[in-house]
Amino acid sequence: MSRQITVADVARRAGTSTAVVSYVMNNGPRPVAAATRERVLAAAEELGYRPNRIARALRSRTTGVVGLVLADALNPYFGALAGHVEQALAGHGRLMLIGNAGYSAERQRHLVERFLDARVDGLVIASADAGDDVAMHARAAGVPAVYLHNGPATGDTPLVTADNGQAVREAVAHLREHGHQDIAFLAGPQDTGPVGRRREVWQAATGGRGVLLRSGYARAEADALIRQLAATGEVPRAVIAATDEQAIGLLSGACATGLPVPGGMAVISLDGTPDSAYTAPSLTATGQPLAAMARQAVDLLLDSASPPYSPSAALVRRRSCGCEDG
Amino acid sequence: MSRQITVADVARRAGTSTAVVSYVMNNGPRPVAAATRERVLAAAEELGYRPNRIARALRSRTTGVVGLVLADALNPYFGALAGHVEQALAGHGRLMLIGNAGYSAERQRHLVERFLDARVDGLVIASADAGDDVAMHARAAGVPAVYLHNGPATGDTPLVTADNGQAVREAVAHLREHGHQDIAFLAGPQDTGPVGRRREVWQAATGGRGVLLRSGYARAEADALIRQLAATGEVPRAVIAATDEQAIGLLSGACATGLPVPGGMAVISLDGTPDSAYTAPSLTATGQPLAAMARQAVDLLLDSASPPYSPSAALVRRRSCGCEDG
DNA sequence: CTACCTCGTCTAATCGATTAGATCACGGAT
DNA sequence: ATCCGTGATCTAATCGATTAGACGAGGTAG
Repeated sequence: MSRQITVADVARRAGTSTAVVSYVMNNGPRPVAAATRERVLAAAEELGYRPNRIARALRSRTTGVVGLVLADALNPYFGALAGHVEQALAGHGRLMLIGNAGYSAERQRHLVERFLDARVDGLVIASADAGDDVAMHARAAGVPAVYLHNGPATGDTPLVTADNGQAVREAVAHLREHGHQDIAFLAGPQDTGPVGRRREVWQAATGGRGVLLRSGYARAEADALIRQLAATGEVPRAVIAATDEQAIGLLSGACATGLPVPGGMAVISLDGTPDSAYTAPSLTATGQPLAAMARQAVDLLLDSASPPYSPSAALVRRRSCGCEDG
Repeated sequence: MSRQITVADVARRAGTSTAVVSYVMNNGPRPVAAATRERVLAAAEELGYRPNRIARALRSRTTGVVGLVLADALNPYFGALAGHVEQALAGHGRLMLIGNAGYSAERQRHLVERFLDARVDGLVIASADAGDDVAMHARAAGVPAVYLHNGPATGDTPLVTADNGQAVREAVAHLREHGHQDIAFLAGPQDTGPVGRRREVWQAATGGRGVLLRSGYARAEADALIRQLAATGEVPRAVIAATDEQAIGLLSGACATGLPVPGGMAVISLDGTPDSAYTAPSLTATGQPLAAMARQAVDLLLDSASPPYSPSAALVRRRSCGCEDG
C-alpha cells in the first residue's frame, strides 16, 4: 500500500523531466534522444511504474473504455454478441463496461446516461427494438455510438445488422425439399428490426401459404405456444423460427406434448448460435455472422477500417428439419 | 460540443465557491446552509451540470466501477452469474467492467492487470479453476477482490460458492426412487472447486457404485462422450451431470444416437439455470442460488452487510429423471 | 562571425473535483 | 467589553499525466 509510482518518480530516477517520461511512454508528440529513452524505460521498469489511467483520462479526455448496452443479457444470442464485442474491443486495447436493459426502454436510457457520466469513448447499443433513439444523448455529448442488432434507422447513428433474406429463402427452399407445402413462421411479438424483415422475406417466399405464429423471445413463451397449438390440434408440419430461443422453446414444448420432431413438425432456426447444435434433436439453422458484426460495430465506433462482412451465412443441415446426418 | 459545465460554472451562477458546490453535491464533509444549498441545486439544474466522474476519481481515488472476470462468457451459467452481479452492483450505484478469460489463466491474469490499471474499486473473479491466485495482484494494489464460483482457498480472498452437498444427495435419492441402483456421475476434466465437491458427495452417497465419467464443460464434449459410450454399449441407466451444459450435451448426444431419455438413461443436472427447463426432455435439476451468490459477493466486496443465503436449492422434478409431470 | 534552424529538454499550465486550513460573522459566557 | 466557540464559507493545494511554450546547445548557410 505504499504511495503509487508517478511520472515524477520515474523522471527523478532517470534524471529527466516529467515531460520526457510522458513523451517516451506515448511515443509522445515530441521526439526523445535514444539514450534518454533507454534511461526512462529502464527507470520505469525498475520502479514498476504503471501510468495512472484516470489522470491520463482527465487530461486527454479519453478513457479507453467503451460501453455496451444489452437488450437482454440472459438471452444467449445477446450473450454471444457481448462476448464478441468484448473480444473485438480487446483487440483495440479497449475495456468494456456492460449493462443489461432487460427490454426496458427506461433502463436503457438510464444506462446510457450512466455510461456517459463515466466518460466512455463510445457506446455500442445492442437494442431489441427500434424504439426511441437513445444514442441521441450520446451524440449530444459528442460520444460516438453504434446500434448493433437492431435500432432506429435515423441515419445519424449507424446500425450494424445482418440481412438474413438469403438465409430465410434457403430455409424455405430446404423445407420444400423435404416435401412441405405449408411452412409456418414464428415471429416475435412486434415486427421491428431483423425479425420483421425475416418475416417479410418468408411471406414473399411462401406467397402467403403457411401460418404466421407469434410469441415472445423467451423459450418459455414458444414452449407455451406449441403446447397450446398441440392441445387444439393446430400444429404446423413445418416451422421456421425467427430466433434460436424460440426454436428451442418449440423443441421442448413439442417433446413435452409427445409431438415428434421432425416427424410431426420440422423446425429450422435462423439465429444459429453455437448452442443450437446441441439440442434434441439438433437444430438445422442458418448462422448469423455475430463475430463479424461485432467487429464491424467496433471498427465503426473507433473509425478504423473494417473489412466488409458477408451479410448472411449458409444453412447448416442438422436433424430438426428432417435430414438424417449430423 | 460546447465546453463542459464545471463546478466553477455552477459556483459562479450560485454566487458561491466551488467548495460549497462540492459539499452540496456530495452532502459533503461540511454542512451548507439550507438557502445556499437551494441556490446551488437550482444553478446546477439550470446549467445541466453533470459532475465529471474522471476528475472525481482522480482526486478521491474511487471510480465507482467494479471489474468482473469471467471464466467463460459463452457458458450460460457464467452468463447468468454476470447478469446477477451487474444487477447487484447497479443496486449499489456501481458500474461493471467485464472481461472474458476463456478458461485461460494467462488471459485471466492479463484482465486483472488491465482492470487494476483502470483503477476499479473492486474485482469479482468468477473463476473456473482454483489455480493461481490472481486476486493476489489486486491485494497488492490495495484493491479488494472476491472469488465467485470457484477459486483458490487461500484465506486471503473470500470465496463465495454454493455447497451442493444436500442437492447431490437429493438427486441420488430421487434416482433411487426411480429404481436405479447404479448411478453414474459426469464430472469435469479436473476436480477442483464445486464440481469436485459434488463428485465427492456423490461418491459417499452411492458408496462407489456407478461409473465416474468425465468430460469438458462444453456441450459438445458431453455430447461426444455419450455417443462414444452408446457405440460401445456402455451407457449408464442413470447419470447425474455436474453442470447444466454437460446435461444438455448428454441430452443432445442421446437423441442423436436414438437413446431415449429417461427410458434408456435418466439424467439429473446440478446447475439448474432457468434454461434447463426448456430442454427436450425437460431437465430435472437442483438450482444454484445464483442471484443470492452474486449479491453476497458484491456485498462482501463493498463491505455492506449481506443477509446469509441458503446454500442450496431444492430439486425441481421435471422429465429427464423419469417423472411424468411438468 | 552572425543569423537562423533543428533537436532535445525543461517549466509550468491544464484537465475538474475534493477537502484541509484559513477566515469571518454572530452569540453566549464571563 | 472581551473571549471563545460554532457554523458557514472561501482560498488554494492536491490527485497524476499531458503538452504548449520557452530555452539552450550545436550545426549550417550566408
